[in-house]
Amino acid sequence: MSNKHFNQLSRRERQIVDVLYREGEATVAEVRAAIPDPPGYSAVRALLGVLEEKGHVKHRRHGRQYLYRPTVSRSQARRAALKHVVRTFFDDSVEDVVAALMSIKSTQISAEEYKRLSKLIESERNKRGQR
Amino acid sequence: MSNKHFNQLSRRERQIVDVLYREGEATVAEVRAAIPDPPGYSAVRALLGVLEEKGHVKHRRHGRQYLYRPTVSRSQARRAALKHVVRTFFDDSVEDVVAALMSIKSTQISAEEYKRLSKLIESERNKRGQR
DNA sequence: AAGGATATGCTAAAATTTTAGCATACGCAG
DNA sequence: CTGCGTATGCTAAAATTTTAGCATATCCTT
Repeated sequence: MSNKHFNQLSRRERQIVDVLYREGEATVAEVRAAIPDPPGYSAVRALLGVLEEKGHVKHRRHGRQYLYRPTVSRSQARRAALKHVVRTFFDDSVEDVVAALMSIKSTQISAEEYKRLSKLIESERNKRGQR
Repeated sequence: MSNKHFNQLSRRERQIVDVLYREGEATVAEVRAAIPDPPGYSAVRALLGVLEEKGHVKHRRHGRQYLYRPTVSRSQARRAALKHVVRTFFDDSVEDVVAALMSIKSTQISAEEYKRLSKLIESERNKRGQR
């Protein structure tokens, strides 16, 4: 990801790449429907073309449509994105992130999920205990 | 934050705003030192000027220097940023985020911190239990 | 004092991004 | 079949972003 770093993306490029990560892959029309204050169809197409030239996305033909997807895997991109947010806004504090997550998502977390979260922390802690 | 949404920021604008959130506030020279592949001093200055015109940052004089800071509070910005990452890359799954955090930071989390994380989850769960 | 480093005020040009539109093709409904 | 909607191929212009540089001022070191 040396030359595919997300801080290299321009405004529209970033909006588009975000949509592609969220959806997995998308047609021009789908991308257009998902970006804020969208330009015309051909503008979105041209932007996807530019992103492809730069190597950030690639397309495959699906019927008569092109389906675009990011070239960097989602798992890689998410790590990078999360790291960046933790560093920029949370002083690298895991606790602060988790606290913010709880705050943001508090009405949506089920009892089951809390249980799973506890288990996850516990198992990571044990992993560490073994080191 | 209606018109101060981060997906409105251009490439350099975003790089600069990120630095300001990371550092809290900064001079032109500090911003310049912190952004990737920096242009000259006057270019950075001009960008900060543009960001100020757009209302994303403001400055105060500190001796003969200007100190710039973001207009949107860090706590607000971090919530928005985290929400965006969770949605874009983690399908809104808190668990997946926490798992990724653990994975990214595993060698840096102390036993104490694991304890505090557990407590945090537990206390959030109890809060929810009361509802 | 002089010179160099570092700061702002101001302007404009270079570079990049964003946008639209024409031509053509294909699919579908009436 | 026709017409409309939707798709790509291709091009270029409009809009925005990015960059530099001149003039002036201030601070610090020699």
